[in-house]
Amino acid sequence: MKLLLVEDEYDLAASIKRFLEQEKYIIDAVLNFSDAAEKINLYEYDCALIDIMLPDGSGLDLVKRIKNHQPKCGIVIITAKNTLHDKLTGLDLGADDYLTKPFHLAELNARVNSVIRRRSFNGDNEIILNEIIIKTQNREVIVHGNKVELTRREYDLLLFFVANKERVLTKESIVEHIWGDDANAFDNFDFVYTHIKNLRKKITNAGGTEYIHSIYGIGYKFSLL
Amino acid sequence: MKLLLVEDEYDLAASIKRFLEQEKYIIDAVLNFSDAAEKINLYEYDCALIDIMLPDGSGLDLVKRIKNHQPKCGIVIITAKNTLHDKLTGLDLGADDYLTKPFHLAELNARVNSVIRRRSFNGDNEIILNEIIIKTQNREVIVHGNKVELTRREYDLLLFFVANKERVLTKESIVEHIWGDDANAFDNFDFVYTHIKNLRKKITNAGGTEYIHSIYGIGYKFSLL
DNA sequence: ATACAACTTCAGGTTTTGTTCAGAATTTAA
DNA sequence: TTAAATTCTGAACAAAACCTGAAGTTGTAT
Repeated sequence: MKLLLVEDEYDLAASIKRFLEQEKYIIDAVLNFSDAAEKINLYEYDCALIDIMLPDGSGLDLVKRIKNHQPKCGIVIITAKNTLHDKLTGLDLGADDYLTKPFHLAELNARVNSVIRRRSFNGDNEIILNEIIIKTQNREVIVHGNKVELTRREYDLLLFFVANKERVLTKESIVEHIWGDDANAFDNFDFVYTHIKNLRKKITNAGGTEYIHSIYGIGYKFSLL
Repeated sequence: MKLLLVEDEYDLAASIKRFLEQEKYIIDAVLNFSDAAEKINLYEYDCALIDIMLPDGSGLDLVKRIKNHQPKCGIVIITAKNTLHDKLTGLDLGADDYLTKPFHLAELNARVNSVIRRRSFNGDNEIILNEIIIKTQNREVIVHGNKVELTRREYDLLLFFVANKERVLTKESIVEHIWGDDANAFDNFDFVYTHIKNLRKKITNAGGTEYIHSIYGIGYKFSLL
């Protein structure tokens, strides 16, 4: 799961980033409006955490922009002001939740979790694709009635595939989304082979057919057809 | 897809080149203004990555030159300065995006992808030519309703032909564009015959007519007429 | 501190694609 | 019409990409 954090207080941003990374989220953190706008153009996020008061613009405009560009992306507003007006404006624009400073990191985490749970895959927390059922609220995957135990990487892989089904994904874009900035640390992406292999095996062992197709020289495609 | 990289820091240039080559791009890398100007005169690029501060001139002049000579070429500016002024000047001159050092290679890659996506084929991700449909987002080619499985080289060939339809392309320019600098390693370009042959066969087998015309002594022309 | 699970690396084997090559077919020019 | 140049073709070989199981590392929970 990939999040965008827009927060101009550097120390706060850093500690949020650290905390949520511990919670296994991939975080892109930016300190201002323009960098945030750029990120929104370039990447897809599962949820955005946005401070309303930014040095070079209003977070509310970012909310609008995200709603337009990435309807699937959840939004949590962070604000120092406690006025009813601001909250309502934010929620009117399509934010899913809000949080007033100061807050506990654990609380932020809980909000993010619940927003993602509510939002992902149009509010459904159960994705059904042929014989595969994914219960996103507890990361449970059931194939042909058999529960499949997936590791974090395998589950993330499956979810990324499902979110982009019928589309060809390059190894690079997969790594980009699941491993985030850490991707640069690897000198090759061969390890993806292993995760793909393990995920495939678990699905077929549970009675599923082969959904993950290799596209030689390019990447993979998750297809139900 | 062929890119021009103009960056005077040798190590940075080398690592950018390595990374983008992994991403299946063909890169011509030069370290200064004059070499860049030469390349621009000689070859066509899909996108140029230009450092503004060069030892022997300003990257901004390169931007102008590219805009004049190769309107189809996308441009991403790289700059150490973080001033609004520089960015704006670059964008005013026709650059498509900018990036301030230091940056992550994955981010540069994302910019390049999005610039190329925006530029080529006016943002359409589906190209339709008579009975041929090319879905660029998943590299799928459909001829007469039949899906055609193309290898990487065949697909690149087709796309290059389509981007230059009704125009005569020499074998040299084809190799130049698809194989880039590696082309020098070959002692002849005969291998292109084989790829052309295979591509033709796959298209006609799927029910397409012969679009790729040989121009004896010159090269090929992809024509719908 | 230890044990266990998950992650990554690695070496090999398999499959697919890319390149070379030689001979046949075609085009051009004398 | 014939010779030279160019292009086409299929088959053989080389290279690249992918898959796999196992070994080594890291991380986590007890």
